[in-house]
Amino acid sequence: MKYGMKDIAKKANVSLTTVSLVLNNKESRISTQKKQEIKRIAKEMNYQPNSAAVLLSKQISYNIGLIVPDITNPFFTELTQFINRQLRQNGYFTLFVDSGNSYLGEKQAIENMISRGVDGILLVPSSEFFSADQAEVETMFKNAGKPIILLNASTDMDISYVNFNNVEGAMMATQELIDHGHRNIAFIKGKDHLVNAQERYQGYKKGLEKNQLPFRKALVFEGDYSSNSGYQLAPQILKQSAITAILSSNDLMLFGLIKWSKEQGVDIFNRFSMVGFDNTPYTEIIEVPLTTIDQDAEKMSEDAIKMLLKKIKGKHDVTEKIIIQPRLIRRKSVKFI
Amino acid sequence: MKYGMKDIAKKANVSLTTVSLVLNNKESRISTQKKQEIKRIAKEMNYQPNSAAVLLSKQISYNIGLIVPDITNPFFTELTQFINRQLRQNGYFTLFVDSGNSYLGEKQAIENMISRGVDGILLVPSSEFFSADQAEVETMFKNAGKPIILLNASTDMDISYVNFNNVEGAMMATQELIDHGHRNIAFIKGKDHLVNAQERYQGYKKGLEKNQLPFRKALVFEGDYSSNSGYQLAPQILKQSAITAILSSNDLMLFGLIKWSKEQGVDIFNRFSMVGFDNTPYTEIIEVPLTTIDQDAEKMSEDAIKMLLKKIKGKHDVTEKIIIQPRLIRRKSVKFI
DNA sequence: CTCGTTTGATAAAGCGCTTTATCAAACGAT
DNA sequence: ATCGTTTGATAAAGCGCTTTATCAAACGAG
Repeated sequence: MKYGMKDIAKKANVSLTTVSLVLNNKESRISTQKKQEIKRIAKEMNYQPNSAAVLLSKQISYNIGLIVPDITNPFFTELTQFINRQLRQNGYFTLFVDSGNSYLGEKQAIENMISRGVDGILLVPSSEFFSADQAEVETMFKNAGKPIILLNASTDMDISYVNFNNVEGAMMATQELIDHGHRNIAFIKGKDHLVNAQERYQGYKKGLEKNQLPFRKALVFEGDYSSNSGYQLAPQILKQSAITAILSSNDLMLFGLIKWSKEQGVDIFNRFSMVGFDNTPYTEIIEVPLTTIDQDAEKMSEDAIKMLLKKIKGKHDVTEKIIIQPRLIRRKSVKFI
Repeated sequence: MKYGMKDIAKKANVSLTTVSLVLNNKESRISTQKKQEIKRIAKEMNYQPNSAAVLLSKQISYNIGLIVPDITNPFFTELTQFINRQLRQNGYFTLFVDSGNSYLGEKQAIENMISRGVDGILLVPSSEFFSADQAEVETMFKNAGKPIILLNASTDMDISYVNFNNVEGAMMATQELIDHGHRNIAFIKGKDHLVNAQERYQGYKKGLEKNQLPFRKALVFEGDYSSNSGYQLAPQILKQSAITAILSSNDLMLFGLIKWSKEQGVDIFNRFSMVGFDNTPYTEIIEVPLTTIDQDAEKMSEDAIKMLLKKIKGKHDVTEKIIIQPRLIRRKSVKFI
């Protein structure tokens, strides 16, 4: 029922070695006849190599670990799908972990994955990741002994990553709002330890500055990227009557805001122009489709995988840093004032 | 940097065997002193067992395969998150594959996972799964040699599963619409090979029947559970002016319908009462929150995991079938006629 | 005809861990 | 003092595959 190389060898009247050599296309010095015979038998028996044994002797598992903070966040969902698909196209399998947005979860996941023999790890770091002790993180990465690269994050540490140009994205969004006559633009930021959140915040400020508009602390609100945090923030934002537009660090928080408004019966789309971040699916189906900054998840996963496989295969061990340019998707949520 | 048992043995001046025995809490006949010493050293060296070696000798990997048709479908996303979390709480890891909603993808995933030594597989079958040759499926499951159970699907085959009571769910939804005075209720069904789709269709019919309402073929439309198929169906549905309510086999197709209406400028919420299926997140944030049938993904994953682990651990090899009761979530999309 | 070389195939060691059978020493009972 | 037991620890085989060193036979050149 479950056949191994030994069974094939027996059936073909050759040695174990020969079978292994043939199935791995390793030695040319075996008669073509036997080669074909062996391959035929292997197919016939539906032979599947025992990966544990292969891993043990070759130290290659063709497994890649993927860690995301929260699979439920549509941006990560999409990213996961791309990564899974592209990895499979390259002959790799995905060992998946949702870290629950915690550094502990990430740490355990990494250790576990390494012990399970993954060939490399793609890590989409949680917001806690960057508040962890930097030295500890670096030793953890070194000790892993396998390449680990960061997605959707930047760092000064000696670690490769691919990230979006967040300040550029936030600037574009801010500009769009300003171009429509808005002057009192609220900003919903994420937590500071998330570098991406900082960068978007910075982009917002830069956007104002570029247009000689004053930056006012009172117009910035802090959430944690969850829909729920947007929900919590809603009353405070609504209270400030000067605000005519909102730029949010991601779509999700805007969703929370919309939900709250719906419950309270306030017509939020009429009151504010809004732009989000991430081009989440569903931003198309809400009451008025959301203008948003698109982060090309497919490109990110392509670049990241290419980078990782290069590290795995070659001894190409320089640390690389790739920045992807975001783009503005204009829909209906931005109006002239 | 990367230590193995041999290193521990050397440092503790004992044999490899002793170390293994101690770290697995296998033999009581070793002095407590040495036990503590060995454990201390192991911790100190941050010893992580090489899973490939463990798997090879114990034939247990603590890996569970999870296959879903499309991680992008919010119901599966949520399910995946629960499964991942609960599996980890039980000391297991998730080998994840998005089958791309194809039988081929599922088949390859299963073979691959088995060859990678998973202890069992949780399969959320694609719509193609049930149109595959039944005998082939059954041999594939037998040959796997590891327990495989189905989620979110039922079957007459000799395979364990946990599913929702779809006919009940659809009946409840239909009743809700009827109770609000609707008589011309459109139904958006899924493809017939998906048993769940059939069951929901059946529930819709039963609901009508129970209220002595005529069933009319002209009011049923067929999609494929994707948001896009709802989008495609929209014009046909809108054309039939008699329709006052829509029951959809899932939320997603309703989303597609809503998107189309938005683009065409038709006020769909005013025109129809609607109820969906799945209680997807985001059904709360659309223009008018959707009344929907909730499928408890958390309970499903709990039951499935419990079932699977039982099979893995004990030789508990009867096939079990669990049906979970759905419930109606009343929101704003159903009005009196 | 002999010897170096090529061709075809295999034996054996190793990957890191588990587990069983075995061994040595200490102990207790007669 | 002797022998069966218990206690503490280890040697060795095995898991399924890869890979290197080795071997035997056939071949070709001088």
